[in-house]
Amino acid sequence: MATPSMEDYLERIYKLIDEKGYARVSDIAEGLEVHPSSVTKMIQKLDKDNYLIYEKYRGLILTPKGKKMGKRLMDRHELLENFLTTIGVHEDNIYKDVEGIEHHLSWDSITCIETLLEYFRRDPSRADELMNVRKELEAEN
Amino acid sequence: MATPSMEDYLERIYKLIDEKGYARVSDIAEGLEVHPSSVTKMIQKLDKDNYLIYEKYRGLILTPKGKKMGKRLMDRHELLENFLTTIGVHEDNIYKDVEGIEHHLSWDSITCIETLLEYFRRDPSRADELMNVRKELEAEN
DNA sequence: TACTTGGCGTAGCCATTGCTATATTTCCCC
DNA sequence: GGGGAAATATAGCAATGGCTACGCCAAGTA
Ligand SMILES: [Mn+2]
Ligand SMILES: [Mn+2]
Ligand SMILES: [Mn+2]
Ligand SMILES: [Mn+2]
Repeated sequence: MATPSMEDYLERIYKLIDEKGYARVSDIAEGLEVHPSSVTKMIQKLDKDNYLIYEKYRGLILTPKGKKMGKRLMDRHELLENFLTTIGVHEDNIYKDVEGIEHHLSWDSITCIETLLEYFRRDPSRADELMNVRKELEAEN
Repeated sequence: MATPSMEDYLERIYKLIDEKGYARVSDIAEGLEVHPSSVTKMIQKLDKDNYLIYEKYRGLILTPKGKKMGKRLMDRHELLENFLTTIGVHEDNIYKDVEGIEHHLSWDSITCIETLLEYFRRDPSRADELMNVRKELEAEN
């Protein structure tokens, strides 16, 4: 089982490869706001656990296991960002909150949040009504 | 700033005192599924950080700071359980998921989830419609 | 081809939070 | 009041995941 930190690295690596074609230690470090030495250490662990194949100083590629997991993690992250956006959380808080909670939700919960999002997508007036509730609650104080 | 673990202990202690009038090491340990020695250690840290006043072998009381925080933590936990219940997450998953995510949501997000819950409470047919979306999505597979 | 330099790797440290093993205290019962 | 069990405390270890300091590699330039 992957730890939260391992998930963060895998997600980042998947995204970098997806967008730029490769994932370098320094890019991973910058994205996760950690030092390069921390990245090296974690990459070695992810290699040991067969999420990727790593060649010192040269580069890395994701194994099928790593690709599958990486994609799931990226999708999960995006779903949760959409969710928080939909219920009206301020932009500035979204990324940090998602970074934290994404590792702690069962796939059951993820599916239910997906459904909730679809519920609001199918009829945009529902989101309007939600914002009305918000305004009423704010007016009470 | 309290760590996730510190929050778990504080929440538990607050709840025990709220329900039984006192919080003993063994009760805290049982509730959090950790060993008593871990509880002793954490209580000493919470004392040092002025969340509670601890007398070895005798007992503890929450400071005003600890009470205020404890109540907020308990309320937050309950809110999140209600939220997952409302969107249809299976009972068996709720406690564990909440235990994980509760420490990683900004108060902005918490407020928005509160609003969402109020939205569903005000018109129960909304929850019915959510369940209809769920059934439709399930039928697609 | 040799030097330089930026990127990367390693070693060793620290904080956190759990554990086990063992010591100490308290409390209850005789 | 004393003995023993249950509760609690302490010591020391381990895993995780950061960090700093420093050493190494290799791509590019002179
Ligand atoms: Mn994350
Ligand atoms: Mn993420
Ligand atoms: Mn928790
Ligand atoms: Mn909780």
